[in-house]
Amino acid sequence: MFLDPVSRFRRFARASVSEVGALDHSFLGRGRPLGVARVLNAIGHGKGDVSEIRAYLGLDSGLVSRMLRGLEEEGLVETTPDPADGRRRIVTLTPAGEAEFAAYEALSDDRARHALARHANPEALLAAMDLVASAFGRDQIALREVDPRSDVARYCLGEYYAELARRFERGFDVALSADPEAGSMIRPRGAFVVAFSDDMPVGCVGLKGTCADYAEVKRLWVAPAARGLGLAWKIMAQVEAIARELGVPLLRLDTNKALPEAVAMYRKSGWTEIDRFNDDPYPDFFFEKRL
Amino acid sequence: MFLDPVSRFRRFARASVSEVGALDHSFLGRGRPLGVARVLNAIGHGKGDVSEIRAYLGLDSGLVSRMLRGLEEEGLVETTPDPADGRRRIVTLTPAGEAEFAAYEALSDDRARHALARHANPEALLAAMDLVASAFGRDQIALREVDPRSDVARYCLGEYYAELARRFERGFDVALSADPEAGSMIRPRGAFVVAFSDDMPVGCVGLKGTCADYAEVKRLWVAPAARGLGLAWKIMAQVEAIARELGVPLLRLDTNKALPEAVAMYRKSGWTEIDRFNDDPYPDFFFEKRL
DNA sequence: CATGATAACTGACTTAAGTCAGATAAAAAT
DNA sequence: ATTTTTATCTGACTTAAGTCAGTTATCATG
Repeated sequence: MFLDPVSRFRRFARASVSEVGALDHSFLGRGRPLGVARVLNAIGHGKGDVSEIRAYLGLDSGLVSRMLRGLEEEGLVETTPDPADGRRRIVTLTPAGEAEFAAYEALSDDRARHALARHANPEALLAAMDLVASAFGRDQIALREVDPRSDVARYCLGEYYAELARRFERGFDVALSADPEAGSMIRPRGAFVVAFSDDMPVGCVGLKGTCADYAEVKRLWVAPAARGLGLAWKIMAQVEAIARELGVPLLRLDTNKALPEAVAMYRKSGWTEIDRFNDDPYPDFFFEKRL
Repeated sequence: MFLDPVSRFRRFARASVSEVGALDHSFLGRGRPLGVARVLNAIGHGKGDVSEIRAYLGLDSGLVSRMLRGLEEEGLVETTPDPADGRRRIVTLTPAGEAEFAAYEALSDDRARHALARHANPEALLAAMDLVASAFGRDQIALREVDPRSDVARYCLGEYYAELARRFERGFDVALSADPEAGSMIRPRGAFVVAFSDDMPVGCVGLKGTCADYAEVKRLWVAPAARGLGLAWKIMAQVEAIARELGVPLLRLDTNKALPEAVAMYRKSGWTEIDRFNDDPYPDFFFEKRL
């Protein structure tokens, strides 16, 4: 039938192949084989030495070597031995190489802009693309600790608050809630973890240490694009590991009945429901977990 | 920034490239170069003669010829002259070729099933994929007249009714509405048009001819995945063209205030609002357009 | 029926991409 | 201090993919 899941998936694959193939083809317009263009782009995107390029593009060592010699002859890249390890070679773009890389970037950017401009609702298209990209890249999602006052952290918290405002019956106002002061979410008292999928933040959680008895898990958020991938479990496992590392004996958290997925997950992952332990106006449920 | 539209688009492109590349790679497992495998697949998907294959895959005539000779030697395909045009050659799969094609299909299907099975909400992932695929394939959307009693037509109408039920304040019950009898949406009295994107139905409209004075436009629907592509305009232009062809002097339609995009589109495309011309309980607005 | 156009084919070629077996030099392990 | 491992490079090769000029048979058209 025209609607079974496999057909729909494969329709998507076909459409993407031709779109992606068209991008490759546009790269050929700069008179350089695709393989060489890809190496140049890898360097431009910060792949700093030969083995990194090789790993990133999955190419044979000899092949990369030869392509680098070619780019050197064109005057686009320079290689110098790594001072820390004389076997390795560090590859950098010359000014001419930067210009060439910028030209390739411009091609990709134009293509993206053009495709988006044709759609009457680009935000809907981008949301769909985010979802697909997150699903494809699910195994590459990386958790990193960041400063809770950094731009990424503030972005995640903003999205989290906006989601609460949408889902809580009477909305959500950060000022009324116990806003974790940033200092309590920085080591050694606590931590703030952000999940990145290919540099895009797709989730976060805060570990707030305020007293010796316990620490609190706050601001668990998963971007709509990354839901269904088990990311919340992964983030929670990480925050528990950090808490153990910091010597926290007990974790507590509160949550709201408007977030049933979260409540269900806590119940299923070893948290036990307890009595109210704060006077925050929003939460309906309170949990703790001994480490 | 990590969130500007171009970065998001390109993140999607990167993720799709590796996913699509992995599919190509899995094809290599059957000991045949990718180009040859693609030719075999083209034949399996109904590309019946050499020029069709060539056009579909965008390949050189000599190259396709050679690959076909190879497949013939393997005993996977047979070519016979086209009885209607002796220059053309018709290519068919032998039983062994069918088996080989099925094996490739199974690889793609497995891959799709596997990717979908990993997601906790496959329907959300598929909806996103449908949206992206429709946007990429927007220029290939084809309008075809079908029998309003056919499976595709019934599918479209079902989706249309479900959408009305969601959007109308008091729901929607087909039985209460003037359900166009199929006969009035078949030539010469009327027509039923379905929009296909790569074999998936993404929109429809009915032209219902019941009297000599005018015909009615009914059941205009665009799938959520295909919204933002200007498809409604295209469908309406087509239905008007068909009406002219049938010698209809005047078109009428009714619509509901819960569908403001539709109302806005009618106003912007030459329709004039008129008084109620039927006693259907649902519509709030009535339009006509002289041809 | 002569002429030109078209579809498929063949042979001779080029380029891109990848593989593989050493060579070399530096680092790490014993 | 010697051996082993690792990172990169070179040269010699293979395969895949594509290009192009020219051939043959058939079709379409005046």
